[in-house]
Amino acid sequence: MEKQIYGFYNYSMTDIFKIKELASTPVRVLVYEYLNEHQKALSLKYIESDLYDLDRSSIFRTLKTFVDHKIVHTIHDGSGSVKYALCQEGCNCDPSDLHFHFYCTTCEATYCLLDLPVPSVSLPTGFVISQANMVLSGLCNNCNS
Amino acid sequence: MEKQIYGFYNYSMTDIFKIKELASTPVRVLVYEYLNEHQKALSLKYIESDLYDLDRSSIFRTLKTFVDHKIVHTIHDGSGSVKYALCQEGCNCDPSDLHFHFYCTTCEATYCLLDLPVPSVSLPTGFVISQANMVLSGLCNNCNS
DNA sequence: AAACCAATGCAATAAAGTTGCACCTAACTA
DNA sequence: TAGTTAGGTGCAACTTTATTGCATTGGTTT
Ligand SMILES: [Mn+2]
Ligand SMILES: [Mn+2]
Ligand SMILES: [Zn+2]
Ligand SMILES: [Zn+2]
Repeated sequence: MEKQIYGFYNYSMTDIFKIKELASTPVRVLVYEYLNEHQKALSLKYIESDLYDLDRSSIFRTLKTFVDHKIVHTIHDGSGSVKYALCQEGCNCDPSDLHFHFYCTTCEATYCLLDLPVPSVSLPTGFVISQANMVLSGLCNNCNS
Repeated sequence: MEKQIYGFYNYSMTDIFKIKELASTPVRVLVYEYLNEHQKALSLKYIESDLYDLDRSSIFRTLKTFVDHKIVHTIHDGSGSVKYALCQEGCNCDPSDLHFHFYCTTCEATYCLLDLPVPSVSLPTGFVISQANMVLSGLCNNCNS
């Protein structure tokens, strides 16, 4: 149980919290495990509806904390609500760590396209990049038939 | 006046409305000219604050109509509000027509990087792309000094 | 045990987006 | 031309999402 392998990481959840210098708390454990089970980018509303015994603001602040500690990254897919997904091992949330996402306009799922890294682009003079939000949208494989 | 060259187009605004099969109305004219003057992606709130004699919902519906008629495209830059920018001549709002954007986290301006087209990526089997929202963020040339 | 501090739940609020409806206006019809 | 119609606009209400204040809880430190 304690040594179970979690998500994208070769570490247990407990180890990850230690590495990211974050106290392990009931809400954090539940939210982390929930994200880990789904392996997709999920909205606060979606998480809240499943973890209904937790308060929305607690989940919200937990996600914010996860973002601050680079345990999850956010995706703005145009659906109207922010999606959250677990980072991969070694992710520092720099553009070079990030990847494209795919938003299905039918089932509204948002996927991390882990094997599609953000390309390094040459920006106009004076522009300095620190973040990236790459979203393709259309039909996912489940909805395309 | 009537023959003035507007924005990205080699056509007058009146011509564009005809091409896009859209009636020319007072609000549409003002919103179009406003977007055209700024050559940037702007939020509803921002437009509203300048065109203060127009109603928010009228501007909102006008922008929606412009999007439907492919006169403007939307950008979700993570700022919390949708940005709108004029399309270029010949734009059909397909991914191949679209380009990267840059959101400055300091001045909150969103730029169309017209010379950075969306690359064609190979998606997993079964995924069909229809839209793209590419946003880099950081410091713009004005704020970087 | 007392003090402390972060986490949590609850409730209120802010911010953005959206809609119903009445009125207006300009184009069309008779 | 007068009447009719359809779409555009303004106003106000409302929905959804995001965010914050504050009191309470619960574990850790002194
Ligand atoms: Mn991702
Ligand atoms: Mn653009
Ligand atoms: Zn789908
Ligand atoms: Zn700037």
